[in-house]
Amino acid sequence: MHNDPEVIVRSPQELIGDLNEQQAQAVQFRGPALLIGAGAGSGKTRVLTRRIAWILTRFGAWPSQILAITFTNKAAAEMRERLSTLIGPVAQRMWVSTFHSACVRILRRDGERIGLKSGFTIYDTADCERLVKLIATDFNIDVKRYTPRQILARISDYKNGLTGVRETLAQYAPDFRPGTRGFRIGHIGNVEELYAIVYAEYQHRLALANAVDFDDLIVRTVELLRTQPDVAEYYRRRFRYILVDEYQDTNHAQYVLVRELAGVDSGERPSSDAVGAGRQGPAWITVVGDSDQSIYAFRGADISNIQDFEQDFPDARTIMLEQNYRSTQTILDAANAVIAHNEGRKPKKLWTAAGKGAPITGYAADTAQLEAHWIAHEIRRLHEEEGVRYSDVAVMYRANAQSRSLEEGLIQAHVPYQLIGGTKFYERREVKDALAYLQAIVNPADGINMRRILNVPKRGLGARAESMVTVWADERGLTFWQGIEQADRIEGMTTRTLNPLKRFAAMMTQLRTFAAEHDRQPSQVVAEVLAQSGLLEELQKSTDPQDQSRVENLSQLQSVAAEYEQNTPDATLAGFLETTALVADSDQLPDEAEDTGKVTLMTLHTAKGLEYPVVFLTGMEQGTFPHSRAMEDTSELSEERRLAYVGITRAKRHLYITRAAVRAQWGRASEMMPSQFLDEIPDELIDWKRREAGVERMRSGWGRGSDGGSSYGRGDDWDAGLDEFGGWDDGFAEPSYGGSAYGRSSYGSSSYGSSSYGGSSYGSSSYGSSSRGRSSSSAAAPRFGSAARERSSSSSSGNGGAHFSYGVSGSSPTSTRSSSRFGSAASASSRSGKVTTRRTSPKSSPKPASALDKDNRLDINDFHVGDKVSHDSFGLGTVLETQDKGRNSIITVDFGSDGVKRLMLRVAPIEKL
DNA sequence: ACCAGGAGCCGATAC
DNA sequence: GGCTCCTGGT
Ligand SMILES: Nc1ncnc2c1ncn2[C@@H]1O[C@H](COP(=O)(O)OP(=O)(O)OP(=O)(O)O)[C@@H](O)[C@H]1O
Repeated sequence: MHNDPEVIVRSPQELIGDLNEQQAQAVQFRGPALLIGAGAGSGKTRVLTRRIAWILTRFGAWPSQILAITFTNKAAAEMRERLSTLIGPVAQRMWVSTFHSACVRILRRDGERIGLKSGFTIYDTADCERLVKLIATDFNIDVKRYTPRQILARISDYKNGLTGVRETLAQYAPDFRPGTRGFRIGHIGNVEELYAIVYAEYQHRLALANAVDFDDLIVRTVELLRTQPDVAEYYRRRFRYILVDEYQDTNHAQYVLVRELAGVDSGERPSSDAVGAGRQGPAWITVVGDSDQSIYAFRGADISNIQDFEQDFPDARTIMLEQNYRSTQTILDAANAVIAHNEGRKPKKLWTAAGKGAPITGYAADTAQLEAHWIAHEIRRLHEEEGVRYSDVAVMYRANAQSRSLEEGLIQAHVPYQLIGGTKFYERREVKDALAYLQAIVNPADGINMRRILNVPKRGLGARAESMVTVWADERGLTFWQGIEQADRIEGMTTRTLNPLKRFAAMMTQLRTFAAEHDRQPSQVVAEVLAQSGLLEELQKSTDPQDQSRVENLSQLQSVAAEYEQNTPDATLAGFLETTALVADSDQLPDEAEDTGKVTLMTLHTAKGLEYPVVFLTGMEQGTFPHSRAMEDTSELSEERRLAYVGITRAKRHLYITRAAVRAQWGRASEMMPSQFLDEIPDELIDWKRREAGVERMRSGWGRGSDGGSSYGRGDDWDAGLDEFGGWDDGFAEPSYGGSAYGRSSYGSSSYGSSSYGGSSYGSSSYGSSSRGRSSSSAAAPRFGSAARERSSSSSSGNGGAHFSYGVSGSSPTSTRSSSRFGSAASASSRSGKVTTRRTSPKSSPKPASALDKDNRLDINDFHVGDKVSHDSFGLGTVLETQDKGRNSIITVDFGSDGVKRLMLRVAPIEKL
C-alpha cells in the first residue's frame, strides 16, 4: 500500500468503532459499485465521509483520486471539514463539490476542446429568460402563449435527458437552421416544433456568446467526455473513487456523467492485484440516498437512478441502514405513516433507540398571521421556559411567499431569526448590473450582459440604438460588442446616438485593460467598474431611499470580492464570477457548530439534509402543502408527500405542525382546509393545542366542541382569549393582541436587512467552500441578550468593511382586509381533508388577450360631466371631463380621497351608475 | 428617450 | 401583494 504521506492514517477502530454493523460494512465495502440506501437520519452522510477516509487509509488511495459529490456547496464544505479532522489538511485539496462546481472545473480546464473558451459565462435563470425573450421577439413568437419560462422548462427537460438539438430538430423541425437571419415562425402545426426551434436557436446563441446555462454545465461536460476520448481517459485515470451523496435527486445527465467519469462502459479490465480500484478499469462508485427523499423531480431528478442502481452497475451491492440516530420514535412513526401512503415504494424498516419522546404539537390558527403569532410566542416560550437555544429551532414552509407572515410574527415577538433563501443577493438589480459589467468585461461576446449594461446607467442609448447595432452586427456575423466597437461604420446613425456609443466603447475598452492588468484582484476590478461605469454615482445622486441601500449592496459586493480574493490562492475575475453564479440558498446557512442565536426560516427544500432539535412545519393546508399545483397529479402529490417526509424527519426531539384556516394570497383571503398529510399522521401522536380554527368551530356548532376532541383542553387558555374575542371577526381585520404593537415602531432600524442578509450570509460562509479553508468565521461568537439588540447588532459580524442594511422601506405591515370573502361556507368539517379547497377560479382562459386589443366596449358618449361612476379599485367617483378620441378616449374622474384620475376608457374597470 | 401612472398578469420548490 | 407592460406626456 502506498499511502500519501500527508494523509493521517487512522486505525479501523477510529473509523468504524462508533458505527453500527451495517454502517461499518458500508464503510469497508470492497467492490466496484455500492448503494447505501437508507431512511432519514440513519447516518448516510457520516458513513460516506468515513468511507472516504477508509478508502484513503485502507485502500491506499491518494486524495487526488477521489471525487466526492454533494448536493450543496455547504454540504461539500462540511464534508471537507470533517475529512480534515479525520485525515488532515490534505482534505482541502480534494475534489469535494457539487456536480455543478466539479463540471465548471472540468470545463475551465478542457472546455476549449468543445468550443468553450476559457472565460465562458454562466447564465443564471434571469439571463436565460432574457435570451429566450430575445429569440421569441426575433422569431415573432407570442410570449403570452408560450412564456419564456415554459419554453425554458422544456429546454431544461431536453437537457436533463441529454436530448440534443440535433435530435429534436430532426424529429420536429428538420428544415430549421439555427442562426438564420430574419427567420420568423409561421404557422406551428405542432408545439414541439416551436420548442425544437427555440431550443436550437438558444443553443446557437449561447455558443456565440461563449456562455452556458446551469444545465449545460453537466450536459457539456458529458459531451466533452464522450467526444474527446483522451480527456475522458485523463479523468478516468485520475478519479478512481467516485462518491455521490443524495443520489435520489440526480437527473439523467448526472447519472450519465458519473458513468462516463467512472468509465463503466469503457470495457477496460480492472487490475487484478489491486486492493481497491487500482489504477485501471472502471472507478469504484459509491452512491448514497433515500428514494423517499427525492424532491427535485421538477428540475429533472429521476428517482429511477437510485431504484435501478443495482441493475445499472455491474456487481453492484446495496447496503441498507436502518437505525435512525436523529429522531424520537414519535417523529419517526409520523414520518413513516405519511410516507406509507405513497404507492410503489419499498417499505423500509426504520427504528430508533431514542424512545417515544414528546408528542407532536399541533395548532390550527385562524389566519396565517395568527399562525405566525402563535409560533413566535411558542418559540419564545421554549427559549425562556425550557432554555431552548434559538439556533436549535427551525421554521419550515413549502413556498417562500409564506415567510413574510412568519417574519412579521417573529419580529413582533422579538424573536431573532435568520431567513434563508428567497430573493438572493446576486439577483438584486444593482448587483446584477454590476456583475453584468464584469461578465461583459471578461467575455465581451456575451450579448445578453452587454445589452443589459449598454444603457445602465442611462446614457441615452435606448431600444433604437440597441436594435441598430444588433441589426448591423447580425448582418455581418459579428457580435453585439463588435458592432459597438465599429459603431461609426453603421449607416444612418445620428451623432446623438453615436457619441454615447463611442464613449461606452471607450469606457469598456478601458475597463477591459484594467481588468486584464488586475486579474488577480477582482475586488479592484469591481471598484473600478463601479466608479467608471457611473453605476455608483447614479445611485448616490438619487433621492429614492431605496437607492441608498442599493449603494450599500454594491459596496457589499466589493467586500465579497475582496474576501474571495483573500481566500482563494489562484483568484481571478472569472473565478469570482463563477462563485457568484453557483451560490445557492443553502450557502446562507450558518456553520454546523455555530450558535447564531437565531431561529432559522427556510423552505422544506433547503432543509434537506439538515437537522434541528425543534422543527415547525407550517402551512399544513391543502393547496399550500401539498401545493395546489401538485394536488391533481399522483406523481406530483407523491413528491409533496416525500417533501413532508423530509420535513418531519428534520426534527430531532420536538415537531410542531401548524396550519391556518384562512390565508391571504394574491391579496385575497382564501379558506384553507387542513392538509391531507395531517390526516395521514396517526392522531394519537399529535397533541393538538388547538384542533379547529374559530371559523371551523362556529360552523360545526359550539356545543359539540371539537370532533373527537381528545386533547383539546390543556394549553388552550392562552389562545382561548384570542379565539373568542380576537379570533374571527374583529381579529382578522385588526388583531386585538398586543395592543398597538402592530405599529411601525418595531419595524424600525435595520432589522429586516440584518436578519436576512447580515451576519455570515454572504460573507465568510459563501466562499469558504470555493477553495481553501473556511475563512475563520468562528470569530462570530454567540451573543445573547435582548432579542432586539441581537437583531440589530448582527449586521456587523463577519466580513471586514461594508456592512449593509437592506431597505426597510416598503415593508410596513398591512393587516389583511378580509372584505367578507368567506361568508359562503363550505360546510365541510375541518378534518375532512382530501378535497381541493381553494376557491380560486379555475384557470380556463383560452386566449389571454393582450392589453393592446383589450376593449370593455364602453362608449365615451354615454358619459357626461357630473355622472357618478364606480371603479374597481378607486371606488365611487364623479366624472369631471370626457375626451372623445375614438378608441383611445379618456375619461377624467374625481375619486375624492383617491384623487383625480385620467383613465383610458377602453381599459378602465369602471361602471356607470 | 425617459418618466409616471394605471392595468393586468401572475406566483412552487432551485443549481 | 409584486412585477411587467402599456400609454401619454415631457
Ligand atoms: N453510529 C452513529 N452513532 C451515533 N450517531 C450517529 C451515528 N450515525 C449517525 N449518527 C447521527 O445521526 C444523525 C443523522 O446522520 P446523517 O445526517 O448522516 O444522516 P442521513 O442519513 O444523511 O440523514 P438524511 O438522509 O435524513 O439527511 C447525525 O446527527 C449523526 O451524527
